[in-house]
Amino acid sequence: MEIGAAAQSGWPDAARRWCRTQRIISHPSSRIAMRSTLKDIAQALNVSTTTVSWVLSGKGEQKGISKATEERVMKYAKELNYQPNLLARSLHYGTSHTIGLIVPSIGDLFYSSLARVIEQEAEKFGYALMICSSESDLGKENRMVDALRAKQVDGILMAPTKLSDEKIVSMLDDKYPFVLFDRYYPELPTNYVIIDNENSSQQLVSHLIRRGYRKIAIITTNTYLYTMDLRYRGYCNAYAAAGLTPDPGLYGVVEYGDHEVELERVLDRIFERVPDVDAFFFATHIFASRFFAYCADRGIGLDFGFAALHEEPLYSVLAPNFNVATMPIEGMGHEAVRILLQNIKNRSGKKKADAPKQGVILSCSLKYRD
Amino acid sequence: MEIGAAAQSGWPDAARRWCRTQRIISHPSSRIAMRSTLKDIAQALNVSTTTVSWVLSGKGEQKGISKATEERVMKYAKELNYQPNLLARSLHYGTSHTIGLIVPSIGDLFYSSLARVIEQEAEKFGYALMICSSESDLGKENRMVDALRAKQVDGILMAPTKLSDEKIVSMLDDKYPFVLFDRYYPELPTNYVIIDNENSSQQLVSHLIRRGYRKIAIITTNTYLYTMDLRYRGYCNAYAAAGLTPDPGLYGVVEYGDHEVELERVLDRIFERVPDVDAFFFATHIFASRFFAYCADRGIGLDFGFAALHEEPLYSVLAPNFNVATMPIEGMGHEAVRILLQNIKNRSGKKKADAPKQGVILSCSLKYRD
DNA sequence: CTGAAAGCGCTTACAG
DNA sequence: CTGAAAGCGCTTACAG
Repeated sequence: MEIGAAAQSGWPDAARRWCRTQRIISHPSSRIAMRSTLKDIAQALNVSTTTVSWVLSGKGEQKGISKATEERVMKYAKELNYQPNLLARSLHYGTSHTIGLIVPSIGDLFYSSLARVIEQEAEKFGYALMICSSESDLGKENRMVDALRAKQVDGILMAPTKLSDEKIVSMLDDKYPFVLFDRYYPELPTNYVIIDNENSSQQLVSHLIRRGYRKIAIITTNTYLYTMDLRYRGYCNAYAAAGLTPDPGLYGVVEYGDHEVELERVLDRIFERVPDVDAFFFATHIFASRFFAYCADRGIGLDFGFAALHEEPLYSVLAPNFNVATMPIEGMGHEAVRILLQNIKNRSGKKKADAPKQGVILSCSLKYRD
Repeated sequence: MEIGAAAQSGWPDAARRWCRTQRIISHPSSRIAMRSTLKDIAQALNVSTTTVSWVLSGKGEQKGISKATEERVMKYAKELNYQPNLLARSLHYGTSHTIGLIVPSIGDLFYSSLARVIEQEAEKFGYALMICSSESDLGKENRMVDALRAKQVDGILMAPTKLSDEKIVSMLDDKYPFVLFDRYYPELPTNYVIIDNENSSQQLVSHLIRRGYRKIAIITTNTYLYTMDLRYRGYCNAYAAAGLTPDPGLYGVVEYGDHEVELERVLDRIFERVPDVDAFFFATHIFASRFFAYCADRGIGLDFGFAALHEEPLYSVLAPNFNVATMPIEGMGHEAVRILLQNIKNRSGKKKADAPKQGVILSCSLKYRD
């Protein structure tokens, strides 16, 4: 469906303005409208680009440009609505004032909330964001790191898939500024911002135990992630601290692949092996939603104890007793950006020695609703 | 907390590799590690940058570079892990192979899902994404448009706040490629991709009426958005088609500001003015979540008819009778990218005439669960 | 008070 | 078969 000519003809003044503010230049095999450049202004005003550049960057006075020239330039630039080409500027300075963000899945509310915080934080310091979603695909993730670096972003924030450390090592080798968050490589000297996975998990599970639950299932995934391992440890610690041992049948791993189907299988097995399971601990929020759907489908009531790391909007409505360790999203975003910018600054500073790497572990805030 | 020296000392080989692949150059007041350039390779191999550039861009054969030289260059480039500086390339070609995306709120699952689709779609064509979240702030949105253009993105996709059309008009003036989605300016000749707001709304409400509901509240917001207006019209059409008139007390507008508090006030008023309200139509999904929380807080049962444009994961679990018009997220992302890229191509093509603007209206898929 | 020149890292038309 | 040169749009040290 196309808008007819009638709809387009209503903009004579827009068209008129266009003629004033644009120039038609000849370019590789084409004629396209380009925004005006320093050179255009300089030529039109019969001054040098140097002068224009100085005026427009506010160094007019300092460089001793006459008030008259300054005003002519300012006025004309405003008229043209001149905007500097930041690509050219970046090329000169060797810094793009852009940072890259790579998350496993921008469609996940956790990561998109984080992206939101990070964007606001970055904007505060004059940095733009290039966001990439790796969709938990290592190949994609690797390509994204390369693409971001080739596009000369000043640094990268990333929650890695952790399926390989090749790119991480190469960024370390290059002393390229980057900060890992949510997940990290405990054996590599990188900057990172994570949460207190083990402790939060232990607190949650201990709380369930205190409340009298004894058959607490743990639903986890991607066990090669150190993050997940820590959460499992927290679960075990809680049992150990209570002098109890969890039934092995309560351990449910949703293997990578089709989560939806896999989770069902895992839950089926748990209900079969431990029919009197009385509580669920979700090592990651993504399974809680599916769990509710699972129960609704099968007409299973929600009279269990619940706990999870992170929650999404409706959990507590569905299960008012839902205990949760809330991820410090603000804090994570804030810290990650802070550390990255600090590293970027250090890099262009005079320091010869490496800046020491920073690892930040943030606490979740626990909400006991049980 | 900082990682001790011990942790860092484990990377002698990484360090060694670093020496080979990096160069230390002097730069404005600093010494920083830079990636290698064409020039580095050329100098090291005693050939011209021209030669290196041709080899590395695969034009070696065509330009008649000797096999021997070609191999030397290839080998050395690989050794250095040479990556071209895309900023420089962009400056030359006048195209950055990057597109900008501006959404009102990247923390909203609807927009983040859309962002995900758009990113994947863009990547397919070799385009990277710069994502910006305007947080429904016009000033921010305007700054974002300027920043993206200054950074020379090849085009912009945006769901505008619609609080002003200034930037839109200026992009039109400049013949700058952009596509609006989700929201648009019916009076401006822009490209856009939206959904069939009026029809979908009408279908949903008609369905509720067919099911016997007569006092259907509509919860809406930002009524200055044409999108929202259309949804309201759909609601009215449904009533009219059934030969009925809705009680004015059923019309609830959540004014901009603190949604959470505002919604409560609006709901309170509806329940007060129309105590026998029997169904709810949410003109946007964002209110449905809050509605559930509201009812939970007050112990109000969920025995209403429900319908909404778009849904989030747990709605149908909470209210199995939740009727919904599912947004065609894949389609919107796909179409928006397609149109934008087409416009970008047209722009750099030889065409003198404007490409006609494209408006696409996609249908929602209706799920009646009642 | 102002400008010519060199440089950032690429690409490519032109010359040999 | 290969290279010197100009240009993309900026910035800035240097010269006058």
